[in-house]
Amino acid sequence: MLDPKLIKEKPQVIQDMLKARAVEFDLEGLIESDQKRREFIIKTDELRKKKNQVALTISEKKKAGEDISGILEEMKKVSEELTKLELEQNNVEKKYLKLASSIPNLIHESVPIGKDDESNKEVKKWGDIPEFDFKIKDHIDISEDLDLVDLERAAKVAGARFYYLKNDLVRLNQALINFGLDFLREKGYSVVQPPYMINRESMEGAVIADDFEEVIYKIDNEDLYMIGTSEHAMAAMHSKEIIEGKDIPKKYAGISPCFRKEAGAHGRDQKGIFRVHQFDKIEQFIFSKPEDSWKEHEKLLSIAEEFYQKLKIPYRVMLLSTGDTGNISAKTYDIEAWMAGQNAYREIVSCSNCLEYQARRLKIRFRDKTNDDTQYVHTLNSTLIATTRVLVAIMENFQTKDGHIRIPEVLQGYMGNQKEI
RNA sequence: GCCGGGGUAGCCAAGUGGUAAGGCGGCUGUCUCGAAAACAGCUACGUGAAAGCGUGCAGGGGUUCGAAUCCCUUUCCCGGCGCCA
Repeated sequence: MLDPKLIKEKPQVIQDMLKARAVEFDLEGLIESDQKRREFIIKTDELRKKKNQVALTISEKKKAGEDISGILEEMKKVSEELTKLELEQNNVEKKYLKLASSIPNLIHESVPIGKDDESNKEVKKWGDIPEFDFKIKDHIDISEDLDLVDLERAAKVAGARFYYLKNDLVRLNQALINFGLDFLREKGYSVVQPPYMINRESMEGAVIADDFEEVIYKIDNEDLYMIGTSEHAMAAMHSKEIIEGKDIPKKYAGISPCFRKEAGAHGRDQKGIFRVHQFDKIEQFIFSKPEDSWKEHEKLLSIAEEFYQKLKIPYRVMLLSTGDTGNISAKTYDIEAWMAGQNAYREIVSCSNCLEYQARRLKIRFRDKTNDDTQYVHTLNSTLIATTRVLVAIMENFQTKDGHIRIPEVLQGYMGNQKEI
């Protein structure tokens, strides 16, 4: 949600954003309904004022023992009128809110204009693409040959896009998680394991309406939704709170499984564990002061980069174009890791600055002194590890001629100094 | 799951149908070389150029001319009982 004041005071800013994102949006209608809403507020406030005055008169007359039957009639009329007006106002307000909350976030000036990922800009490349003197396999063949993943039985038991992780791959998964948590803890993050299911109000604060149906699983007959990432639960953690300025920035390392419908992804990455309904993820989540959020955004990216440098996985950093940037984000970097089996860079990290967009929906504010005006915080998030995708990168990039997998040096200590799978 | 007690402003806390007590913390002013103390005003959200006005007593609904207060309902916290990895 954007600052409603923008609609009245700087509609051009919204207009520019809509043009950059090439989003269809009825801005005229929004401005109109905003105006109508204000008119109704003034009208109902006036009537309420009258009601309060009459109520006061009744109270005084009653105390004085005077007859109040006439004025009671008047009060009744005012009340009825007010009820009617409030109903109308409610409808206007609802219409306005629906429109207002569906405006996408502002977009940063550095984001390249474009309609899709074709216009994404490569801003950095790190590491040498590995060369092999033998015929390499993709992660599906590797994991099958080494008995590390069972996709067939998972399909039988749960369906497509599920997997049984087995043997040393389970240990590698845990090693990644433990390494990742230690890594972020050393950077000053608090480690948090959030609820894996959250209520609708919280989910709506962090997720844009369209994503709800496409991504989020709902629990039958409960007001509960399974998180698609710990970001959802982390964003809502401080909802309806006023945080003390000295406690900001708050830096959290969220660790949780992620559940995603992957609706609309039919046919893409159909095989293997690259695109699945469930995986583990460590997420960096930051509540920042507005003036620091762009600095924090770059820092988030650099921390994620450092992590993949330690693993020695080659990657490139992409700045997403306006068309590829999510509606709640003002600027997003993706890190794409080299995946030898696919001979391509594939997304493993997404790093976004959401400005005050989520905070406004979730009512997360801060202030430096008790009596200062409250301000909305800025929220930022970045993947550190989406485990299945990193496992794919490790399996494919670190495969050996004799069909094994070299374990990255930094993870060996987390696997009893094992060097190979 | 059952029984009981609770949820009032940044925090604490009074308030049994007639304009939301009080305290703490904070801000501004007076005073002062400066500060402290003392005193006064302000201290949430909306609307408005402003004065002001309105809203706000966990959320939703109802009764009433009028609800923090009475009724219904949802939710969370505390205590007890039950169940339980």
